[in-house]
Amino acid sequence: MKIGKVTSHEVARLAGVSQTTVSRAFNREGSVSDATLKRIRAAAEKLGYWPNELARSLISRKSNMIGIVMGDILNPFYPAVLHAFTQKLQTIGRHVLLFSVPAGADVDAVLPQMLQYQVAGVVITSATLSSRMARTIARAGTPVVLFNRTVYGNSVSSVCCANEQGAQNVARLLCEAGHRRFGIIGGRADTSTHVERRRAFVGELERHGIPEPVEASGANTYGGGFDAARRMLSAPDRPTALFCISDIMALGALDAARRELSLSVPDDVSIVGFDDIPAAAWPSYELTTVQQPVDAMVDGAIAVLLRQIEDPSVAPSVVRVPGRLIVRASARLTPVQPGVATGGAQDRRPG
Amino acid sequence: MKIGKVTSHEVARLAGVSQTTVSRAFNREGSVSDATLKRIRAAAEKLGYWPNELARSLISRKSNMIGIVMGDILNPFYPAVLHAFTQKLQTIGRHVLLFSVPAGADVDAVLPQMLQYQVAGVVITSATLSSRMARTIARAGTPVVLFNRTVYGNSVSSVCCANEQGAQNVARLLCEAGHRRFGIIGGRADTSTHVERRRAFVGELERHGIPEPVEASGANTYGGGFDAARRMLSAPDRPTALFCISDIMALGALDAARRELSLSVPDDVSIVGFDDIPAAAWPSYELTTVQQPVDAMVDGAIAVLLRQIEDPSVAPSVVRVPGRLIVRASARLTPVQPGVATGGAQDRRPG
DNA sequence: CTGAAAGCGCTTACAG
DNA sequence: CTGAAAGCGCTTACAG
Repeated sequence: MKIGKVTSHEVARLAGVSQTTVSRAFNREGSVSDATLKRIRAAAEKLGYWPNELARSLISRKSNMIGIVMGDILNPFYPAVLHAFTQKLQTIGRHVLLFSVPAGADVDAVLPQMLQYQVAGVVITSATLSSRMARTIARAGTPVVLFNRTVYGNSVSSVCCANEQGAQNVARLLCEAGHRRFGIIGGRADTSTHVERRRAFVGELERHGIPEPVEASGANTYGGGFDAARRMLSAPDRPTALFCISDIMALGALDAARRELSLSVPDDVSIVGFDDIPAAAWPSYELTTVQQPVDAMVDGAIAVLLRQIEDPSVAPSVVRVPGRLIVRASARLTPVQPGVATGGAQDRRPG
Repeated sequence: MKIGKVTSHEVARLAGVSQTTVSRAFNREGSVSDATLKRIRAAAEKLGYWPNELARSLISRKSNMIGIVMGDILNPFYPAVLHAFTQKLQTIGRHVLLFSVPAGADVDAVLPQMLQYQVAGVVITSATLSSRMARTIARAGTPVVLFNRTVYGNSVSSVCCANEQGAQNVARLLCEAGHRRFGIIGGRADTSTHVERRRAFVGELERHGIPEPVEASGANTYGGGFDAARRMLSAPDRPTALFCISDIMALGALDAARRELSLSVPDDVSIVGFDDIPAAAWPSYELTTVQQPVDAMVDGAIAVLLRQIEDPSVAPSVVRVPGRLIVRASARLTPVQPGVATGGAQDRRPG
């Protein structure tokens, strides 16, 4: 048993061929005779040889690594995203170099590090893109695709859910169900998801002649949603419908309403989220939400990235994948029937 | 503005020094005069130069990449783990090459790929280690640390929570509270976490002279816990206490008990988990659980790995970090007072 | 403090 | 089908 790395030279010696031929055997098998190929394979197997990917990348001037910048892996929406990227990229022979943005820092800090590794392309999730960073990227000539984010002017490729359509749809259904007092719970105001979902929701409310909604922003976390909802729902003329920019905030809002303020959801307040994270489907929540089609979005992002890696001169593409409303039990989406009791809390609660 | 990669030669030309000196400026600044250093920095800045990490790794025969194999990023315990690894490794100038094990495959499939990238070390979470893989690793001479997993014989380094101690503690407290009929809900029987937690729990029950617990296994998921609990709690002589091998299963079990079977937790059944994932603290669950100290475990794993990278001849270390019982509301841990009503369901539920 | 030269482990024209 | 040679972009003795 050999300790340490084996090189193609050692395989060549054992197989009685040149190092060049060994290299060929691992790249275009067709150009090597069957007999030689067999000898090389045997030698490689015996020595435990695998081509050094670093050397391969260096000489061919292209690596198989894709850099992924994760903004917020702690938001339960992202594990599925990362999982999909990792799996799908692996199956096409690419690999993931993972970066996470340090708290307080922005993507600019990690970008040079990615470029040092000569990644073939970069996926950026959940982060705002400074114009300085956009320039750095352009300068390096490394293809980039934003995931679940867009940037002003569409100068960078991106793949997102159709946020505006999804949020508008929610607003319309809530309006048609007779809701008149609304609240919006958002995250960081400088993220495109926040901006787009909020804008579309507010716009649709206006179209229905509804007074301006109450708004609260905070960390895009369970606690952020919880706190915002508690404040918002403690006010005298509290909203009857809350739209949360993300599911994780919606779950916090829902718990604040039910557990902290003893309100019934959806009889006292309707709560709608965005994402469709696993917990949204749990019977303790049954959250009505707009589902982001993770698989389709990841497929789209990979396709865009590969196209740009193949031909860096292609124009950036901005892809929008429609979301789907998942109706569960956290929102009243039909008009209240006059004369019929609203039913509610106790119906839904066991024992 | 330059498009494409800049090399140290171009920086050297612009700064009027040799390529060797440019290299030195980026490695041991001390050995370059201040004036030269300044010129080189300026030239590098102007050209947008960063050392090619691939070339650097190749020539120095060591990369700064750490391979991480994630078994189950969809289990909410792992995002925090991955986040901690990524952040901490980044701050010491190391980077994460992320692999996920394809469904149905085992770690062996991805290991050669990691080794091809010449990773300095490997972290493996949530997977069983075949003896064949252990050999592959030894052969490559790449340091490996198992995270939250151990392997028979301690031939590979590992960092884990003190599973047995944690599980035994839970069993003892439940026994002392007077529970007599127990259920255990586990995941894959071939994972060390399952084996260790289960064994310690059962062992402590025996010590208290308690009849054998009912057991169920399934996927280590919310649904797995839900289904197992539903079956287990529908039986005639149902357990009064359920120990779940992981929080995600415990949440499923809790919802099955409450939402599906209309049982009160903890008055009808006590449910205890293991991990302390974020959702365990949410007011809809208030899960009593054994907390795995993620930060300490990750720190430990990195320390072990770095030591082995520095000196591959050191013996494997097996580190156990104690877990802490987090008492919340899902388990009755005190004896029932005779003559005092158990109170329960309606007390805990908002109006 | 600085530079010329060798070499990490590969791929890829080029020639046979 | 096969091999000798050049070279990817660096680091590191070695010499001055």
